[in-house]
Amino acid sequence: MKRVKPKYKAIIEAAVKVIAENGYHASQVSKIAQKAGVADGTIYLYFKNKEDILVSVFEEKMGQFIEEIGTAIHTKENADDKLLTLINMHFGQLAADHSLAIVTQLELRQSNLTLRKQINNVLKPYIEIIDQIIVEGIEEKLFRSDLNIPLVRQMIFGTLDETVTNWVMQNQKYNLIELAPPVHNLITNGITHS
Amino acid sequence: MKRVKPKYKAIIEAAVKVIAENGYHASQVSKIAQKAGVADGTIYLYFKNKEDILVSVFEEKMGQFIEEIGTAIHTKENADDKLLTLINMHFGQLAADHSLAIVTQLELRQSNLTLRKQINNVLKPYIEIIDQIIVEGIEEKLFRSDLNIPLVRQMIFGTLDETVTNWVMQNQKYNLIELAPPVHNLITNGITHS
Amino acid sequence: MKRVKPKYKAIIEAAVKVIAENGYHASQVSKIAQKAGVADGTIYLYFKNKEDILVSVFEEKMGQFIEEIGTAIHTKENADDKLLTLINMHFGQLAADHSLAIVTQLELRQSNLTLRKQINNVLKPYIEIIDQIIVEGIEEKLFRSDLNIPLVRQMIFGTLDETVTNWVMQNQKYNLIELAPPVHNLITNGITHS
Amino acid sequence: MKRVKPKYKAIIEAAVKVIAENGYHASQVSKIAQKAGVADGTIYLYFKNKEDILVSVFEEKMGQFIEEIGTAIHTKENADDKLLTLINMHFGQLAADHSLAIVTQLELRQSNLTLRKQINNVLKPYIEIIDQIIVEGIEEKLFRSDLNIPLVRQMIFGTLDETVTNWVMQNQKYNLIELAPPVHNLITNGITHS
DNA sequence: GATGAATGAGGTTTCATTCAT
DNA sequence: AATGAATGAAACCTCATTCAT
Repeated sequence: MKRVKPKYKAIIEAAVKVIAENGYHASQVSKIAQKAGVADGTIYLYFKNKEDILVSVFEEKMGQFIEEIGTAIHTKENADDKLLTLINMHFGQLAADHSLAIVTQLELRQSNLTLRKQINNVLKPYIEIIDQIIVEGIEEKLFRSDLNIPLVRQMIFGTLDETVTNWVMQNQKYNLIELAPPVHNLITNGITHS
Repeated sequence: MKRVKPKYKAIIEAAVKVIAENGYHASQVSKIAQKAGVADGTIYLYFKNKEDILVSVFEEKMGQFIEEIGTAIHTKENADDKLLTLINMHFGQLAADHSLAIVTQLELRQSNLTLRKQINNVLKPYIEIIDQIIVEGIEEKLFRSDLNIPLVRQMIFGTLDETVTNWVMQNQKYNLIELAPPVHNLITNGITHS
Repeated sequence: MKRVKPKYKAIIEAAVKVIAENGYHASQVSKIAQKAGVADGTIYLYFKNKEDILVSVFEEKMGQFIEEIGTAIHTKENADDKLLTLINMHFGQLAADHSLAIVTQLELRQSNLTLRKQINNVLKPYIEIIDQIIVEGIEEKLFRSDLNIPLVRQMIFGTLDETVTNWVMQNQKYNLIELAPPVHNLITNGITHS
Repeated sequence: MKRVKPKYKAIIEAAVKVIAENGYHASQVSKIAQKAGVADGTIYLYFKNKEDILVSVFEEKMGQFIEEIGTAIHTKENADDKLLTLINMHFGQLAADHSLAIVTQLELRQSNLTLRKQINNVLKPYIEIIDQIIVEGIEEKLFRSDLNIPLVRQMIFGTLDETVTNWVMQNQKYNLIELAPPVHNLITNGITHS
């Protein structure tokens, strides 16, 4: 409904840009309004308050992010392929949108706990996708049957997240996508000599 | 050295408690001063500004944290033992000090980028310890020789960090230390059926 | 006349209800519009601005209030009867319409001076009625000939107003109308032992 | 305690002047601070919030106002003298401080209900003084024994208040104090021919 | 060294009013 | 006549930092 209104979209896009350019704490509502080409008050026709803008940014962007990943792995035949695809998509989408990468990896983490918990909620479907891959891998006997699923999920997510954050903090000066295969290899085979 | 002055220590300890109790954004300088039993102005005799308090908190606490880990792995004979010890120490120290765990995993991350970069600096010796273990493991032919060291380090750190953060966000309701062996196993062997 | 248009009346009635229910400062134009079942913009087809709504509320309601009093005293033979009737009507009409009592005694007084002066204008006919009764009473030799008419009028109006305001602020928990005879007695005879 | 601090007094005095000059709604905290010669933030060292300034203004000024009246009537021998003295003092003090008269009669009444109720609390001692005079007058057989005390008090207060308000709204262009004797006469003897 | 009273910049949100449809 | 989406001005309060004592 409200998602199709052009001003809603414009404000979301403006917020991402303003936060990426100015940093979380210097992103005043008036700055977002100006970038979106609307009056300050117009923001409040579409969002309850400033926090609602930020949650919505995350919902919109991560919703799409997760959906793309879900669609991509859908076509893959086995858990291992799916995992590689997920890593490729995770890195690929953030590498393709530098502003978004800065916002999700650095800026939005400066928010207070309330907001962070709402953000975690948005990530739940992603968690479920990862868990699903792990379960499937076990069923296919590709992955070990003794895996502690939440722990594996935390390893996978923690590794991807830390890898992307490092890349962003080093000003994205190397190719993130190329890291997908070695990361996948690490996760599947570990670091030990076989 | 300013470090031996009793008020310096008192302010550091007060800051940890205040942040753990009230959260990052509700931790005003005056609250820290009160908890430390000094006047607001006295803070500025020992610290350049508020950010300097927080960096110092991290330096003091993480300095000790890293030192303990360094000492512990020093006695271990091979890279694999060292890695397991590092994980045990990482989890063990944070599990032993709940306030510190909350402050490092949740609260201090709400700080701005400048502070976060300084915090990263404090972590450099930890990074080097991890890197050293990896190099050693390769030399000992325990770990694969084709490892991309920064990537492996990001996997290790990302996994540990994500695991601890999850534990804190779930109110530390399970035993973190027990997770050290399976986490170590995941890192070394990966998730694939051997 | 704009007064016969149904939406004009609807907006006036909505305003009284909204102010009585929400208080003066929480009575936004949009709330009045909603209660009246019209669009916000429609308000401005019938009223110059928000102040004009409030003045009109007072004009309509107090106009009728004053008219009723005027009619009632018209049939009375002497000034003393007229005064008692006026008090009875003053108390009676406000006791009969609780919303109106709240609005006139409490809420509309929170308005700014400009509005209050316009409201005073609306009260002029009431002032004249009171003055007329006093003059008549003097002519009839019922009232003393040395009376300072504006002062007497202020005593009468001040007494009635304060009495009603007290009754409203105590949540109208006693019978206001019963106070008419003793108030009349006080005004006519004073407090001194005769 | 805090009442002797010079800045506290300065802020109170500044608030009266600013409200009298600019009106209640145009009296921003920054304007009061400027007139008091302090920084905006200093206000909040002495007052909880803006409302607290206004309540304190009333407390300070009316506290003194009431105290002066109490002292003055203390020396009078009978209730009638006391009543005349009360009226003289009531009119006299407001006539002597035009800013205060504007603030109490016009501006402070624009405040919201919460504040108005706190203001009413401050007036309680005044109510009690009036009631005490009435009781005394009855005991001395100067006043009638059938008086409804709250009603008489409302008549007295309502009459005085309305008289002062009229005087303020007509820009204080006549002598208010001269009205004390005729007002006293009206209250004691009523308007009827004896 | 220690104090703590004083400073003052900075930003979210509301709501009366307009005007294109 | 009627709508309602859009406007944008305006102000309270917090809190890191200073400096006279």
